[in-house]
Amino acid sequence: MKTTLAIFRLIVMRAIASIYIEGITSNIELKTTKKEFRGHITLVLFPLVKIIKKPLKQIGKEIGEYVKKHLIIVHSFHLLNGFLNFECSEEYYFKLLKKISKEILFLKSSEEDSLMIEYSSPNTNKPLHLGHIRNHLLGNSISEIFKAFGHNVIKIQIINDRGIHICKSMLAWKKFSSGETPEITFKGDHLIGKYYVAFEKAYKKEVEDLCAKGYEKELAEKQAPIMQEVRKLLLLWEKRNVKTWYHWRNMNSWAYEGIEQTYCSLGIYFDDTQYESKTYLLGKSIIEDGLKKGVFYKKEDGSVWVDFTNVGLDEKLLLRSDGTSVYITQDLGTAVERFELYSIKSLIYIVGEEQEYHFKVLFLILKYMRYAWADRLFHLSYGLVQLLSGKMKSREGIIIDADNLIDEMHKLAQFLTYQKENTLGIGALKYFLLKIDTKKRILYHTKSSIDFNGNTGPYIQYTNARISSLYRKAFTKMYWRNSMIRYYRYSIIGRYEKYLLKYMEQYTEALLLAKKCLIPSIIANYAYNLSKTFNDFYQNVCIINIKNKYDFVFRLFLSKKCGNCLKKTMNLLGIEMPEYV
RNA sequence: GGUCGCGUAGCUUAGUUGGAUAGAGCAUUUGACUUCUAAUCAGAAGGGUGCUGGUUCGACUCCAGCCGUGAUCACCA
Repeated sequence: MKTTLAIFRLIVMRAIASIYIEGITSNIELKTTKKEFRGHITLVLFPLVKIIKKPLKQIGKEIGEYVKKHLIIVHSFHLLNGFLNFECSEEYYFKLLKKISKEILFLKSSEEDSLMIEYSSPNTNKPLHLGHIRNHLLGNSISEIFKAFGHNVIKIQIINDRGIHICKSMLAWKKFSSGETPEITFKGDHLIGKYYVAFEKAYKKEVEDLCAKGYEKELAEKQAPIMQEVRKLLLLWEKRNVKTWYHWRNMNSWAYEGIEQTYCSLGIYFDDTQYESKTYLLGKSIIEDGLKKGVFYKKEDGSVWVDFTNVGLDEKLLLRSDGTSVYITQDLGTAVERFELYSIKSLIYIVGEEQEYHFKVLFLILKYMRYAWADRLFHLSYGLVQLLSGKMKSREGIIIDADNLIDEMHKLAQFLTYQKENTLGIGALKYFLLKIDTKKRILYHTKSSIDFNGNTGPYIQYTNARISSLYRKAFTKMYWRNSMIRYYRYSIIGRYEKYLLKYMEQYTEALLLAKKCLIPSIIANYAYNLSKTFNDFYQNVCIINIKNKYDFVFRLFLSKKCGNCLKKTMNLLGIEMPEYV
């Protein structure tokens, strides 16, 4: 079924061909009429004046008349400031409502390609914070958007469970904890985070002491006893020392449990999980392959590099002189492995903007290596979440902790309502993070809490609860029966109903744009504007407290579909919509 | 210094193939709950889009140059 815009495009093309010249396609600018003007579809006439070379008013009148004559859904047209606005008939709106409920809200799932989306890379040495939440929500939402179009999406996370930072909290726990283990009141990830901070504190003190003894800062940082000790621990780990691994596994299990709980309260899950401890050695064979192909080169000390100076980038190290791998080595290996193991067509990485350069280089290397899928790799980069004081610093404990924030939102929501479920608090938090354009950074003001009024998640949730309430009440009305739905076409449609229908019609467009640009905020804004349009209608038009049964049925049916639409869009953001508020 | 983002009312922001009077929310202010959930609605006040040029019938949007701001350019991850 064609969209209204497509139908108009066709008829306008015919009009121009029949009245003026044939073959005009690119200068036909059609759009949905803005709310402040009368009409449903608008044709912008300026681009046509140039080609047709006749007065604007004449063109408008002639095209308008042709369209009105040949398109039955057009009721009238009028010309304003070079814009030709078409108004549609009542019959059209009845059909539109039917089309929305049967087609538009159910996207045709013609897309079947599989794709993988990587998001959330938690470290097992600290709890999650607000920055992670942004990552989770973006990843989850992008996944849901692709699913809505019928794609098979594999959500994957890779856990950073090894390395010097993990050893730091392990060592600090050994030294300072006297055997403390996670209790019900103190989550495992928080416990580990506490010792990570303790390590950094102790380390800082040692460095200061050494500096006081006359050491240069750089030397002091290397010589600090605790740092030397943690290096030894890392070596032990790499040699798979039994005791170290036992300790490592044990502490990681605390972290997993804690992180899992946070995921759960956010409604985040994954189809698959990778562990860096298992993938960190991948990629070395690719380096050899690249050397053979002459894409990489070896320096005298044995280190391997790739030279991108000819494309405006730098030289990049791929393998250390001692033969050990770096970050990008494993990423090369992981990417190749993913395309080998899963039958995916493309891969999207949801990672902060600070790694843009990394991914640029990564993708370029894979392209030079002639992997067929190299041009179907995407990095969705997003702006950092910052505090007024600057970046969050895990090692100093200056973070907005995810669990605390979720808890705070819950309390705030409970203060305002009496709901036990945390749908409103979580909804407010999720919407707060998702409504902002992906590439913009978010400044989090610790003093002002996240809003529940205006352009917020709860506003939209509230709108839906109102709609649910209408529907519940409708059944208590004497004359309401489900079979009455067919009467809706005898209603008289007012301007509020038309606004609503017009906006609902744009559902597919909003989703397509969000998918194309990988920007969930487009969906968030759509949901908000739809809510606003509905509330406008709700406050100005009686829906069920009316005598006319035709209007009653039409307005109720319209409200219901609007609720469906709201639910669908908000679910794409991972936000639940309660029936009661 | 090079590269890549961002800069729209006091604050948070929308404006995605260039198109009508730059659209919202918060805060400020006036009004609306014996009527379908007032976390709502109606209204007022508050921007001319960082600056300067250019292209165009038309620029927040494109181009150039500045200014401010952030990220990045490790044998760290």
